[in-house]
Amino acid sequence: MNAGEQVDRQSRILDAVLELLSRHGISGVNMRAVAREAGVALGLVNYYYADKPSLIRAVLGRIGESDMRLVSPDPEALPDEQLRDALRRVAAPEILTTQYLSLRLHLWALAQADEEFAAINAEAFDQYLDGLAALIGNAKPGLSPEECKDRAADIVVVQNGMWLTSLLGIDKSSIERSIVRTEEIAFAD
Amino acid sequence: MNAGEQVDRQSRILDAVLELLSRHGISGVNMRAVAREAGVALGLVNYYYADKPSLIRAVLGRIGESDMRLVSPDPEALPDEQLRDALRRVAAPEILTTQYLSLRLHLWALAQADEEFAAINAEAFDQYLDGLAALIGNAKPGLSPEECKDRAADIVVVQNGMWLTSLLGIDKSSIERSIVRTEEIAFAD
DNA sequence: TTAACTCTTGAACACTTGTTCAACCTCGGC
DNA sequence: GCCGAGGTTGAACAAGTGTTCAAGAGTTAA
Repeated sequence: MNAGEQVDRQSRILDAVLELLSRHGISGVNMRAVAREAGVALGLVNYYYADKPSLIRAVLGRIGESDMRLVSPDPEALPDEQLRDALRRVAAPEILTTQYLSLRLHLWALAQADEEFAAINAEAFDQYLDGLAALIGNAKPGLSPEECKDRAADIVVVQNGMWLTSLLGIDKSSIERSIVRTEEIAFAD
Repeated sequence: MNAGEQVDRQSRILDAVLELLSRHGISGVNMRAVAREAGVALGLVNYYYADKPSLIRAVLGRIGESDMRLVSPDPEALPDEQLRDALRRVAAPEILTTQYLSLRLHLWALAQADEEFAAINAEAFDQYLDGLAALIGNAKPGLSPEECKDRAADIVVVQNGMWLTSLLGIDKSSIERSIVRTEEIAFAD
């Protein structure tokens, strides 16, 4: 076997799901297509993931982890910079790709259609909100925890709007103005 | 036939699609489920709509019409009030229902997964943007058309965020603050 | 070499899906 | 009555779906 290129197939199967999900939505994610995209036999998908829900669950877990990295503080930076970085990170080029945003959208839709996935999604969202509120608290020590949470919620509204809107193809300048808006909310006196 | 209740079945089929789409996403929209939900035989769906894409196309058309009503001016009101009404309308209780928002989300996802539906969606979006920019132009005659379009785009970012976020179950107060934010953008000097 | 183990394959199964179609209603005009 | 046209039905078909499983390949240890 070409052991160098051939990373472990279990994780390539998850990659394949991500790719298919972002390109064709959940209807495009079927076991055969996943196997084909991962370059693997049909049976292997069911070998690693007992059934389709388990497969989706595993994908959701992987996404949740990468989301939390968006609001994880860089210990080297000052609180002010940590917050500003986090706010800019959600609009970074590697995030604002069609591939990533499309994936986000299909995940939201999936969560809306299925209770179990909705619960997983809601928990990840809460953690993200807490992470953002904590960054605000550090950067503006004078604010009460409630005020931090409120601001985090307001920021998330705009961020979600940015993600969705840039997917719908609005010009970049409105995205840039929206980032400034999130900073105004965060740093307001 | 119970002619009183029994509105024409063609439109009940579209209702059924809307209901299924908002509840279970596009994977939940299959001809048999549509027929069942509409209280109609399987064959009738294909009688009115040649195939599944035609059915979805018809649904998209119906949604586009109702969207335009959101930014259609009330001729009785002053320009100021027309704009304010339109901005409040997108957060009205009948809009911020799970059923409507969920439908929106699944439509976006659908557009993202299918080129033809994406085109239909993009055109409807452009018309909405133009409608909003026109309302802003009437309310603030001093603004250039470009500035109106920019403000409309910024407002739509926040509105999309509100829709998405209220679907994810954030508290109502952040929605209320976001409405105020759209008004600030619109009426800024 | 043998044995035991995990990994990998694709044929086969039962079920769902979109679409077709012959048959059947229903009702207005003759 | 009869006709014809539009509306309505559900069985039937082909293709696609998730899942199972017997068989094989590859690797390690004895």
